[in-house]
Amino acid sequence: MTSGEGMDHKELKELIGEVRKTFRLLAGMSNAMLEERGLTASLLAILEYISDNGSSTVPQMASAKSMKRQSIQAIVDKLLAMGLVETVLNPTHKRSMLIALTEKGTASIRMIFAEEMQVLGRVTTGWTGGNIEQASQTLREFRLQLTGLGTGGTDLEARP
Amino acid sequence: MTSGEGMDHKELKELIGEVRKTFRLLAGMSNAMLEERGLTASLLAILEYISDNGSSTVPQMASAKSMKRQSIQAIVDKLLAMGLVETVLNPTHKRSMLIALTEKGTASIRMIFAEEMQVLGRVTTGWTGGNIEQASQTLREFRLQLTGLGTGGTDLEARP
DNA sequence: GATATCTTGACAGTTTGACTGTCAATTGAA
DNA sequence: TTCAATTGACAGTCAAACTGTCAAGATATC
Repeated sequence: MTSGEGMDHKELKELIGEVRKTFRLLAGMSNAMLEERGLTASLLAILEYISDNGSSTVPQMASAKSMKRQSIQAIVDKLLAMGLVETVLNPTHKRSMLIALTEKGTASIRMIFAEEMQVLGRVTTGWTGGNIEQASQTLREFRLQLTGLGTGGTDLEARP
Repeated sequence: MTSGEGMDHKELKELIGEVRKTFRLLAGMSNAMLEERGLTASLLAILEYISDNGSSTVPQMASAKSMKRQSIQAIVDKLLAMGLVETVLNPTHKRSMLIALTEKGTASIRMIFAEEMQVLGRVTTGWTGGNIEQASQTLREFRLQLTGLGTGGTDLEARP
């Protein structure tokens, strides 16, 4: 079936297929790793956001991630219960508390990054060739071409 | 690539980031398109599977997609209710019915593919080339390197 | 051919992670 | 000072996966 497919776009469709497969492979591995630590992709996404961008308010993160603040709030509540983040007084806004990493949270995310490094290390040592930079560049260009033609992704998905 | 010591995994991490972003962009666009037609990613995934592999039983598809047959059954039930698939007598098994595309289902998936083609057409005309094949090859190699180091993805995710 | 062991379909319920909607209390700006 | 917008809190919806269970029907083994 699926006859009448444009021959012109064959390469592009294959690239899309590879992106899909790679994403799922990475997501599967990451989820397996996170599960061992009692974390989920969405929890890590927020930890990572704070780690990268510093303490932030819930509405800030919701906006940055194109998600509803209620959804972020639910994630933050879990992280608070786990002791991975804490609320901090916000100097610029009296009602909207900042969410900050605790020491435990910092340690947690550091361990996860370290384990990722290990896996990447195993890949790079066993991999002789591959134009990694070029592939990144191609994907970046591809995204640029697509942007403006439609809406981007919105939710927190499995995090490779 | 330059193997050896200077190689921290920066390039690789960037590639992973690009894969993530690209996947989400594609997923977002696809979901938006599907929504207009009252479909979802998982419904399309099953339609596409049947389109690619021919009429199949629910347990067959569950096995192929590493999902529980109950989950596939739920999706198939929806597709049946929408008139996009129908049950067909299975010559090789008297109890396990085959799920086949109806004419409406075939038309539906064809329309979706056509629309995808349109988008891809807009991309390819506006794009001066880029090493699409090479990027696909790199991703394929990357997946090959990763395979065996962890578990792959299992579920039906948003379909770009 | 009789029996034992999968399969299959059909229900029922749970979980997760996003969503929408609403409300009162603050807050910051006009 | 008044007022619209923001924030936190709470309640409910929804999609898509999951688990568990059962009986009827098929397959395979003897």
